[in-house]
Amino acid sequence: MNQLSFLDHLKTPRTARGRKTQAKIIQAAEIEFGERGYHEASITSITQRAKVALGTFYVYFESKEELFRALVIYMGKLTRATIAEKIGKAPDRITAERRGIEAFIEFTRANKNNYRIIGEAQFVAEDAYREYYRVFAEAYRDNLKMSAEKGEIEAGHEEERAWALIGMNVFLGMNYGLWDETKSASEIAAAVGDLITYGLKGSKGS
Amino acid sequence: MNQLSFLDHLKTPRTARGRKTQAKIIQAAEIEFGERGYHEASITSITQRAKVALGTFYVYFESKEELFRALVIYMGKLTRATIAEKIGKAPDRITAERRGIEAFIEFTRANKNNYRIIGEAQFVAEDAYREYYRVFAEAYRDNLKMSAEKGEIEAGHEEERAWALIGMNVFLGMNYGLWDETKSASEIAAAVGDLITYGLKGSKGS
Amino acid sequence: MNQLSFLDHLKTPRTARGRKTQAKIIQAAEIEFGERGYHEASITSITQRAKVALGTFYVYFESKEELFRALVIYMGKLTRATIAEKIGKAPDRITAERRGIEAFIEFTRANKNNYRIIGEAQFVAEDAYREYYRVFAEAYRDNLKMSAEKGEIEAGHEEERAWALIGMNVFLGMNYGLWDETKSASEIAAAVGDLITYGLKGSKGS
Amino acid sequence: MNQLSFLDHLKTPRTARGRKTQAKIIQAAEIEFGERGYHEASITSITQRAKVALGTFYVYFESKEELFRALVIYMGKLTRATIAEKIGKAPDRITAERRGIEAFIEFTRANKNNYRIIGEAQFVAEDAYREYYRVFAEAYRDNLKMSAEKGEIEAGHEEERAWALIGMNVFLGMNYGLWDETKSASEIAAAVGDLITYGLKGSKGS
DNA sequence: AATGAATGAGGATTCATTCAT
DNA sequence: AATGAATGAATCCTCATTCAT
Repeated sequence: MNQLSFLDHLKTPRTARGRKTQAKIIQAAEIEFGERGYHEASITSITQRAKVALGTFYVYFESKEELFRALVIYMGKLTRATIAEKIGKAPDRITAERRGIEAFIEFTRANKNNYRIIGEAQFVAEDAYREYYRVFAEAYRDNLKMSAEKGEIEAGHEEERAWALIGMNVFLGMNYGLWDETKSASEIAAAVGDLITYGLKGSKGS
Repeated sequence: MNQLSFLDHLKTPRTARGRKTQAKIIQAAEIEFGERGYHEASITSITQRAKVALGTFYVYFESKEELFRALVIYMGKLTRATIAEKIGKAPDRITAERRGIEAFIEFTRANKNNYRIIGEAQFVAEDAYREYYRVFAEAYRDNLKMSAEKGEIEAGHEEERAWALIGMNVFLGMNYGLWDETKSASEIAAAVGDLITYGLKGSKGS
Repeated sequence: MNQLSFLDHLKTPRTARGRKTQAKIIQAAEIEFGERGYHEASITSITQRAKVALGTFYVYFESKEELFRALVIYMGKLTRATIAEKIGKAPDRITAERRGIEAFIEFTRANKNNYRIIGEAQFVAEDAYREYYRVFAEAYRDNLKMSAEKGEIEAGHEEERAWALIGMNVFLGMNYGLWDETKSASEIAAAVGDLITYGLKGSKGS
Repeated sequence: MNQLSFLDHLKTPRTARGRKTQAKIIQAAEIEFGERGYHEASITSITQRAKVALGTFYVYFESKEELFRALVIYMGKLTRATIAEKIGKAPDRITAERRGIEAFIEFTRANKNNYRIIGEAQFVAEDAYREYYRVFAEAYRDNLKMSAEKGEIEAGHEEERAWALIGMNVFLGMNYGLWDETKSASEIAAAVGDLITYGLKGSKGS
């Protein structure tokens, strides 16, 4: 998840000084967008946070929207990477799901700006938002398939299940990551783990 | 779910003509906010859609934001009522869940403006957004508790499960209601019903 | 100083009910203009204070400005009448001046709304403002002439002296009537009485 | 009384071009506020007079009111400086008073916009208005005290006398400076000089 | 590369006044 | 006489973007 991948679609500074300036602006923008939201955020404020002149912004970015888009794409990668790393080599799918939820809630708590930026993308850069979840869902689906092949879980409807499970993660992250921090992430993961594994019927059910 | 409850916090017109005008503006606003989003929406455009003068807007609404908030509150009621009606007297929780998902996807498809308005509320009227989901989650939790008492499902962690299940519904609604309409709502509900009932392990257990 | 003279230039209601309504609006306007100033004052607010419908205003008044003008004229009369009465039959000019200052400060303290309305007239209804002070100055001048004829004071330059003395009164009223109420009106009158009578040189001067 | 002191609370342009632009706006505003009054004045009109774009106004000023306030403060300084210079090293208090009146009337005639701006400040920026006269009154009072110590005038009640004399100046300036220009400033000063020096009783006493 | 001055379209909101009932 | 709904011109202010240096 190096800086380069982040800058893919952006103007490329030719000097070290330029790269540094660009990076300062990006960091400032992440905070500004996260704290104030896309529409309240202003280029003037971003450049002030970055301690550069207003005009400098347009040396490195086409427009406010372009920067926002780049940020969304970057944060998608960051989120997936962080979750993936946390899940790591889970012994099985069930464990992976629990760790995933835990990681998601923790990540949300630690990256509230990230959460807001992704959320707003839905209305500001819809294509980037869809792409963000499309990639997520695809990876999830593939993981489910692999687990099914291993016989760890029942096979079938992997795509729908992927979307359902992503929704679970996101909403648990929203509620317990942003709004209600009284419970630990692992508590939540434990509480919901059973639902994921055995459904509402529970482990003794059937 | 009558008009009156919608107008609770708004100025109450004293004449039939006034009520009609206010209603016209509200309908126009729903379309405008839904199609263009909160920030792109303009009062001028709303009043033009409603075929009233610009100033008329401010006869009935304090501000753009007040109207938006009122719309969010109204839509919360509308959504819950619609889903609840659709679920109706489901014989058991499992059936209720399936019907719920089906209803949610269909409702999203039929009310895309509604979806966008609620979604944007997260960034424009956060308190109204939280309230929207808080009420939802509370009702869901209570339903789960009742079902558990009846022995239909396993007891425990009803709050966490409620949030998880809402997330599932919302994301299935988003993906299959807005982005991918190739499958029918009942297909999706059937596909995911097993997950909800028996978890990833499936009905045959492991 | 009856109501009729106040209403001279206004629409005349035909019924007792009408007269009452008009009076209610006038009273409300006096408070509104006094507290909020001409520009902040709104017809809507005036009619709300008067507990009549917005449209009723225009049954009795041509415009916001007309009402304001009428109020200025009325208050001019009221002020002069009050001061004149207070001065009453002063034994001589010097006593009259002291009583005048005392009365002016007291009147200003008791009628702060009046003060603001007159003051703003300078910029909103300049002609009414000039007329207000023209009448004042003329009366003052005549009084000085009469006193000079009686030998109570030196003759000459009565017009200029009138304006100078009015200015004294107004500024003493402004400072000690509105801004600094720590001293009594009679204290101020006593403090300045010597200046008026004997000038800066004082009574022992030469 | 350089430009800098005027700009104390305002944004300081970093380039010569910026300073020039800001100055153009200030000059245009002085005329606009003076001719049309605070409420009738519009930013659009000010920027048109200054031949700059509308948005340029907000590069240099926070708001319409901030500029107005700055103008009031500046004009206070300007007025005091002008009067003080005119009085110069008057041989004694009595001469100083006459020269002061003359200067005040002439200044009012030559700066009608100034007069209106200060006057309206009473209702638009009351604190700035009070400060304007507070400083004036304090200086006046100190001058009277010094003169009293020198034995030129009677001692006592300097504060009240200061306010009284300011009122005289202002009203003579208003009437003979703005409304009735048939007499010269020195004529007025001469006519009223006796009143200030010896009071209504006149120089021959009674 | 960096700056900061300048732009102007755009939008929310206010409010005196009119009018039909 | 009284009402209150409807109007729309007017105005302040914001801010992404451009440009000359």
